[in-house]
Amino acid sequence: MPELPEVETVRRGLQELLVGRRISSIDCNWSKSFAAAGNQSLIGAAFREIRRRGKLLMLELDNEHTLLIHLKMTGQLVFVADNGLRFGAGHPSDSLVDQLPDASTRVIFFLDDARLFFNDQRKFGRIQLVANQEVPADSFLQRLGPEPLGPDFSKAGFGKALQRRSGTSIKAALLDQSVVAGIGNIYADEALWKARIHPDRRAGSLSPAELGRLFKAIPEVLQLSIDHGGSSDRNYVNAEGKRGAYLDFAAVFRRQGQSCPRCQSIIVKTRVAGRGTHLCPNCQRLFGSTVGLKR
DNA sequence: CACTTGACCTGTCCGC
DNA sequence: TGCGGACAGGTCAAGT
Repeated sequence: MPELPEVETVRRGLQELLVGRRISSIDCNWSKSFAAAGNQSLIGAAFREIRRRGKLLMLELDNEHTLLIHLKMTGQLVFVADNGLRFGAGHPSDSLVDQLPDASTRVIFFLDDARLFFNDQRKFGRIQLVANQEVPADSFLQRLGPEPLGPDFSKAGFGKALQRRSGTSIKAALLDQSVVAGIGNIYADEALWKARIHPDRRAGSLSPAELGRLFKAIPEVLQLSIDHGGSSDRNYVNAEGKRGAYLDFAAVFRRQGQSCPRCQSIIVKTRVAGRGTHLCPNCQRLFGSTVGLKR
């Protein structure tokens, strides 16, 4: 489930590996993954710049078009050099590059001296070809809220966006990409734990102190994850086919039954906003004070 | 309009 | 061992 840190990790890898390389042909075995796979204007086009907005990758080509790629739940973009040359750190056996293509491969971009695999077990991911001048009008991009690691993410604007979603849970509000771009299930749980806010609190009910803690926690957990190469729960790998290590540092996600790193209470898993939700029942309370209750 | 639910998909796991 | 069903969770469309 690639979220902002995972997509950003892929972006950095592709920026190093892809820019300047040219598409020689494209294979696609699931047309819904890439409806424009047969477009002849792609042949001979080179990658110019790799950008990201929220969870959306934007691969700008030198033919006045951009590939918009959303990995959704199980999408992967993996670069494999034809000569077997390894890129980046880590042992080659950590990577799945030797096993590609596999049953989840939907699209292969053949480059002059390499291949780029788009793998997607559950087929939810999408590759779109969009003219550069149409990119700003893309409906998904239009609805995105601010980048949480960028200068446009302000406490005042965040508070206003939460008021707009005041009747729903704070967890649902964090998952709403129009409030903040790029947060998914993992980082919603981690940020709420760090800010000591129960996921089922109403989004409009936060005190100024709670709003301040959450506003600070969001970029902190995202940046920490980027520093560890993102989270690999099941499918996620970076552009070199390698897994991320952030879940080794996560406080609550997939840690039900273990001890809260802050108060040693047992972490529980519940359901909020239709999603599996992990929290510390002592640090994150719906009612009442935690004073004197820590152990 | 605000909010919730189901659809899109496949692989894995659990109970019988 | 096999089988049905629940579950995983990002986004959009449809429903309340």
